[in-house]
Amino acid sequence: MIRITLTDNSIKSFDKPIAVLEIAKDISPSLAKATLGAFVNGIEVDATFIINNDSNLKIITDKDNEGLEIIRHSTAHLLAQAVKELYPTAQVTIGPVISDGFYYDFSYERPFTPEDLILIERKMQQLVEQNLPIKRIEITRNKAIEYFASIGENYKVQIIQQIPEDQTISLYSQGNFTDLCRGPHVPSTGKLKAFKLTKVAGAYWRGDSNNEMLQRIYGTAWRNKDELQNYLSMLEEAEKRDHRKIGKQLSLFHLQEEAPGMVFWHPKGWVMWQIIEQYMRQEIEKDGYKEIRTPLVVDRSLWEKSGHWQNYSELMFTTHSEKREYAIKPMNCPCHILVFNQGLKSYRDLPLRLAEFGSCHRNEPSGGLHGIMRVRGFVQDDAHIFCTEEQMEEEAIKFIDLTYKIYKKFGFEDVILKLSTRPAKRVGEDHLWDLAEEALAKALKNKGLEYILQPGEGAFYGPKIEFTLKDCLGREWQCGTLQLDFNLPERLQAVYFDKDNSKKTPVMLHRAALGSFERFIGILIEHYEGKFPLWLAPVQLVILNISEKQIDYTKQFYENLKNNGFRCEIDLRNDKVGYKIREATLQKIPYLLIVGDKEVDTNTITVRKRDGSDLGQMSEMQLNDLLQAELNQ
RNA sequence: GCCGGAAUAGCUCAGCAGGUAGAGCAGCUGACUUGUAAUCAGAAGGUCGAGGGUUCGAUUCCUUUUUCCGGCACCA
Repeated sequence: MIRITLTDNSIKSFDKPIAVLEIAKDISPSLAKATLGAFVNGIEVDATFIINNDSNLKIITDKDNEGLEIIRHSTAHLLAQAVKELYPTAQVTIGPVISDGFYYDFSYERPFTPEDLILIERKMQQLVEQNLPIKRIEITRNKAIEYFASIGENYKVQIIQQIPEDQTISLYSQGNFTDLCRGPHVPSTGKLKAFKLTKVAGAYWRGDSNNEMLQRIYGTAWRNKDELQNYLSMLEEAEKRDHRKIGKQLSLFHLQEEAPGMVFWHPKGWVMWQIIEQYMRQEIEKDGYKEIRTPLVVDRSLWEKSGHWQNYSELMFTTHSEKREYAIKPMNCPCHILVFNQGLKSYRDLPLRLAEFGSCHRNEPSGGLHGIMRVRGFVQDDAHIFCTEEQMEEEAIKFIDLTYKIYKKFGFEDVILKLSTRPAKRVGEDHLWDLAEEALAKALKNKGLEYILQPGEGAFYGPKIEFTLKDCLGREWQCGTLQLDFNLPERLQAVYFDKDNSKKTPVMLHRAALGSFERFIGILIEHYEGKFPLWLAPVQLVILNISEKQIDYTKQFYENLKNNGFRCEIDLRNDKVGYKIREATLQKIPYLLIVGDKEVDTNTITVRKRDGSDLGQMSEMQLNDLLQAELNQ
């Protein structure tokens, strides 16, 4: 007798070993139909898995996240099967689930084209219609290697050779196609109803750029057609928020061939920049930072001392003059240490927080550039905190607080935190690493923040916390950073005198909240879809006359608003008001002020918001109050 | 940097089989004096990213190159 305990704690008994799917049938035919897999005693298995002993059972359907993952993983296999049928000489490699879908990497004699994608997708549909059963087989390593070697799947052979000896090797077969896989998978191809291949791209085998480049096909898969459609519509919507597109539409900035990866800021974009910079300046001053300014072009000897010349040279722009070689600074830290080193420093001077809106240039690989998010010339809201080992944690907490406050002001509540710890290649004593990693972890825990631990991902000179925001397409961009540095202060001989008059090397914290102005503004554009809050909007108000008769009144009103400190534009063009409203709305200006005879007679203006809502007529005073209230929120 | 794709008027885009280019919007000129997301008319605007080649002839085909786009790698 086998007793199966279900999730509601009810127990079903069977007199012989039984498959999950049979149990589901026993519960209800509709459940059986929806069954994609199961957890048996907490272990994820196929629907065809046969239970031999008393067990706990949780059936996975497409309602569960695991169910969706199974669908996506099985769709990746379906893709591989279709590719093998259409292009038998292609070799399969790996095909994992990713957010919203899956990909599969193939080795093939030529890249796949968008036309191939159409054919492959059609073939996938056919295989779905055939509703092929998907079967699991467990075999020995040697047999598996023998099998894949015999059909020329060399990558699979490599993969199996790296699976630990004690792990069972499982294969999944559907039709003529057999793939190495841990599973689980849907019981048959007919369960895959809503998928679409999205793009082809090159990708390195095992993610190493020294290896062969494979052909990667990306796809998305969902529970049903509606979900798929929603996802595709969401992508379309997201595209409209693209900062490159909006930046052009609102004339905030442009990029051009003559200066790849460097931004030409237009008047409106630069207004935003200045607003942000001034806000940041005000915030860091409150937090005890001292703002400084250091040179952009610095002699090679400094970069040799700092180690950048040896380790970072590919990324540095260099120049020379009168037999001397210079580098355009890729970062501000060495210069900040030079400022620290001026005059003697006492422990009483610490923590010393030196801040700079520092213009940096890095010769990033051409393929990595992306709009204003990843550029070669950028300005960091940079600062370096020189402190003692004991002060690290408190400074970390202070910075986390500051960063969250700033993000909140800009409307970001959703921040991904990552803590990266010591890599294999590193400098600094282990006890210092212990101390530093603990300081950062404690700071995060102290604030009650969730974070992703990235072991071994720290810089060679110290651990770090990264603050990551997402763009409209779900791509993650690191903005803020907090890095401890045990290396540079020592290399550049930064010292302070401690209580006992001994010379000590300070710990240095690199930190930036926005990261770079360029990236942060890019994210702001996408976050707000160009509809910036009043305090950030480059143009806050536009005042429109209806006909020539109101020109004088309109001009006067405009002057008054400007004198009151509002960023206001005036549109006196001889066009219909509907036309002017359309244009101002497309420019996403928060408030449109309309002046006709009615307003002139009553000494008012009519206020319309960019969302189309009509706030009616109001006096200049009323408008002022309304705007001030919004700015003070 | 690697794989693939793209580059045509200020902007968004046509131009699918080689015969030196089209539209809409914007801009300009004129008319209209307008009440909440596009008034009408007219003229004008491009060595089709750059270099080289094939051809009687290249925006179109080939090649080199630059930049951009999608991934990958990178992001001490």
